[in-house]
Amino acid sequence: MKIAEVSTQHGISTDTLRYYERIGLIPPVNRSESGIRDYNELDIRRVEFVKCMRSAGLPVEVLIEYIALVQQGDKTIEARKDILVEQREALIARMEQMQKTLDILNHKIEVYEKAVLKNEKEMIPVVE
Amino acid sequence: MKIAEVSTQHGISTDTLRYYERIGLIPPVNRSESGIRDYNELDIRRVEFVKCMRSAGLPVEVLIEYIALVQQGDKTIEARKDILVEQREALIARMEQMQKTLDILNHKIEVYEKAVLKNEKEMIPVVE
DNA sequence: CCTTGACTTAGAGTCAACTTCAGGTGTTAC
DNA sequence: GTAACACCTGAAGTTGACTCTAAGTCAAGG
Repeated sequence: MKIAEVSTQHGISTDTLRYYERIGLIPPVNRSESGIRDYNELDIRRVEFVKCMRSAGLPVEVLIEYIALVQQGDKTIEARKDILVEQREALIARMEQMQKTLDILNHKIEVYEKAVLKNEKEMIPVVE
Repeated sequence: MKIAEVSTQHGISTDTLRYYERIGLIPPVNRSESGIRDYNELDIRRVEFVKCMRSAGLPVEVLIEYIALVQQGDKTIEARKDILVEQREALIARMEQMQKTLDILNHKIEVYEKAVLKNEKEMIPVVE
């Protein structure tokens, strides 16, 4: 599959795909004789994986390290697992913080809704 | 309360506190005769609010707009509510994406755990 | 009186993660 | 066969959100 197709199908710009390869976020993709990238199944799964991880905020640096370990074969399985466990913890922490923020937003929105109702009749000064 | 105290108590650098004020993320803080910032209760609640919202990824720009509306009084309550509702939607979307990523991480970690067990005896090539 | 240290400002610098550019080669449509 | 377009590379530019610097004011301690 050509880079342009991968780009449109997965919503990642060709620039970003090349960038990812350059920095080692995905291993080198096979090329045609004339040097044009040809993504295979595995390449695409890797792109998807990176996209997913990045969208959740895992740092590029960590993913590069992880991918490098993958390239080194089964002897790195424990190290890889450690990275994923660490990132999972960080992810859970971020989600918990976001949940707190969500609670506060919900509360504020509720207060505003009451304020609007009141204001319609009474114009009472309220919240922030 | 002095800026240094606010900084240590809330884990935000004095630079960042001044920066927030400069860009309008918190309204101007009262000053002593000699021009030194003196944070009152309300200022601190605002700092906490901004910290919380920022930690969940709400953009500075949006928060500036929100704070500006707060300064304009009760006539902006509906507009403020709209902003919060919009940001709530965005936050929920981010959290859902993160949950997906978490599921994948959990799955991968599980597979790795099995792989480690197997490898101890059989050295079977496995996952990625 | 002088130094230490907290504070002030405007503005420059940094960082992660892209994104765009300049300059060039290869491929396809008519 | 030539125009238009997709691709290549390395490097410079951009963005959001800080973070630091330079140059200066001011109050307190020795």
